[in-house]
Amino acid sequence: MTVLRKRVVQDNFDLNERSQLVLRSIIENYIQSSEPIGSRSLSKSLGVKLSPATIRNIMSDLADLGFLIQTHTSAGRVPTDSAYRFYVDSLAPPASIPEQIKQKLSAVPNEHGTQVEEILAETVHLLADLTKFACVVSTPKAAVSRLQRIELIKLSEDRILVILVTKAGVVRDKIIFVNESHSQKFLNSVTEFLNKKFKDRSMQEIRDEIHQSLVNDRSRYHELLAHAVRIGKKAFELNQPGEMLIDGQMNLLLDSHFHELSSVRSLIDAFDQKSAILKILDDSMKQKGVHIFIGVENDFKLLQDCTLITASYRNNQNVLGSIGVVGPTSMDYKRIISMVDYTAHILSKTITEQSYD
Amino acid sequence: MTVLRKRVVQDNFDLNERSQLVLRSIIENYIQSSEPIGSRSLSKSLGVKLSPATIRNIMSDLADLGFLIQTHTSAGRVPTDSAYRFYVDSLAPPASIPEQIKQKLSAVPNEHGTQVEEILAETVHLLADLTKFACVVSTPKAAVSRLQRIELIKLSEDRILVILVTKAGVVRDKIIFVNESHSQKFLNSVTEFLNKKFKDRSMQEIRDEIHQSLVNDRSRYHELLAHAVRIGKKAFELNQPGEMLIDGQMNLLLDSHFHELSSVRSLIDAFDQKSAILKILDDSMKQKGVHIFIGVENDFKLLQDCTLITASYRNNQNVLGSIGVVGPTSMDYKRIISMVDYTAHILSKTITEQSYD
DNA sequence: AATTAGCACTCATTGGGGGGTAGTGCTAAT
DNA sequence: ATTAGCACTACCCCCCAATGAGTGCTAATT
Repeated sequence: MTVLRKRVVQDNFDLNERSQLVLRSIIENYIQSSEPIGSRSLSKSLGVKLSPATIRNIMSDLADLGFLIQTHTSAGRVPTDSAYRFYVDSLAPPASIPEQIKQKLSAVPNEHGTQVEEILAETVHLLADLTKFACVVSTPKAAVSRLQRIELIKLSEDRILVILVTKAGVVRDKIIFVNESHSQKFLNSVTEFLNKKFKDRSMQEIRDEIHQSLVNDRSRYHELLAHAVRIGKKAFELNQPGEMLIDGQMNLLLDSHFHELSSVRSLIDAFDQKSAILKILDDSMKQKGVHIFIGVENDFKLLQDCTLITASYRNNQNVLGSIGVVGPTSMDYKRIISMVDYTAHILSKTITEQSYD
Repeated sequence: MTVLRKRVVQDNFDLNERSQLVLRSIIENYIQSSEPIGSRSLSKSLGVKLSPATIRNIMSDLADLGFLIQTHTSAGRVPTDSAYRFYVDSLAPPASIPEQIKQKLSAVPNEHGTQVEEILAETVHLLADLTKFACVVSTPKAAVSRLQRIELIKLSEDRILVILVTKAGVVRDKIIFVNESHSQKFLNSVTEFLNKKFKDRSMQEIRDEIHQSLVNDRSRYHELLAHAVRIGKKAFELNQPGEMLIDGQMNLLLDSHFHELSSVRSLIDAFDQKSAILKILDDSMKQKGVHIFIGVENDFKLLQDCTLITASYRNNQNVLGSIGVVGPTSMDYKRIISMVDYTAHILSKTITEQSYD
């Protein structure tokens, strides 16, 4: 499992073993309790024997380094975003997923013939349920997916049903409208032509090539091919901007960190702007592994009180999309990271089984 | 616009003009302010000149009739579910929808070729946005929809892609697995057979007939037809239990009526049980017009703090599904009712344009 | 007979004050 | 280097009293 660091922690500090222990302990306690951690209570819960006073000194240093803040003068300390970052990068022990959870995640429908969208919906629902946070997943990008099969079906004089089957097993249908009526027989020959010419090519390539054909080779094609290319152009036009499924938004409301109405409101707004989240998911597809965006590390302002953890899923050939979890910055990182990672793997496996590659 | 009354109000009471005025005024004030209405403030806001004392007497009577309750002894009065029912049945003036809203609702995508699911998604999103409540819509029931076209496409040795196009313009695709490999040519003749035999028939009929064929006529069919029937059986098997789209759940959180965590939680649970809501939508498809379920009138316990308003949408031939709004019992009934009604009409119109009937 | 004014009463809400508590920082002793 | 001790801080909780919006009832008024 590769965990990318989005933002490198400043290097000009020196945390000895003990400070690290204290920091880790504060973070883990805080993740559990959601309440500021004081020196006294920490002294008790800490394995090592250290007096509250000593811990206070250490805490003071950690505060100076920007890892802890106080909500007010006489309150305990709370980890900052940098603290979580350091924790994730250096302190968090790798988590193993309980067998029970693994089983549940593996129970994603994988009978033969399950549609990709269904698999995604089930997966994101399951992950939301297990993490108790909000989960998102982007559907396979049409542009990168490669053609397995195209089919043209005459529905009426001016309507043609286009079926696109991609290598990843995604079936897309849309209806195109044409000016002149074509016989099904003619459409069959167009189908054959398009399949022969474009099978295994990516949608983007296909579109580009058709575009070129229309621009350059207008004269070279005879009548039938001209029709075919024109229909093909419409058929391969990308009408879907890319989609995203969300599940478990409501889970966040039950989380103790989002009890203030203001933060809930910004979350609501965040999920309304699907395109912004989709962009993050798309970006994180570009690099392998688990991506973690903690609080202010999110470029998307409305998510700056949250942590977003994503991982891409793929089939044999291509990275297809990303799945992610949105939760409070004080989430149980090791648990959630490993779950996102594991889910992405299972999802990749399931989808690969559906693929034609 | 037909507005059905789910539960008839008791008839053994006698509300004179003035009592009705007071009740209506209380309800409308409460809908606006979400705060208990007292006799003094009502006396001021009421058009007619009545002293607080008089109003108190009237209020007391209304309370006896079960139309008003107090949250505590010295608080103002709040309308009961029965009051809303009476209001909806007798007091609410018919509302006209502002031209602006009409325009927005009419802006639902209706370009040629838009898929039904997309139309539904856009519509429910728009309605949620305009009402500021949660909205649901059920997708066209597969069982009632009638076949326009079926197509079988060989994807691999054991996979056949089945495309079903219904009269309502809904395209469903699924992949079926077969034991023996069939040539595309063979599939084409099966396609032709199935289309000829079953076009314009409802899915339910088709399934029944195929079932009969398998049971009774086994011997009569020659080899090809036997295959065709077997493939047809799989193709027409209903794998989708019926679906529902939800939008704007989060709107409810911002509503002043759901500020207590407990009621939010029950709403969350309610929306998790899609099947229960879907059942209500399905039931209300059976009768024309707008259906209103106020508070306890909902059989579904988790919705008993809410009002659900539904209306069915249809194409020329069939009632296809229902669209609904879930909000607090103290919603602006005349506004919401007319919006749901109008939306259902627009939706019907849009979908009819996509249909083949 | 219907309406209203007056009055006693109720009860949620608000704001202030005090004790308790969990925390800090600093200093001096170990 | 660690710890004990101590002064200090600020939240939280509880109590209390004042406030105010509301009611129900009764007697006076129209």
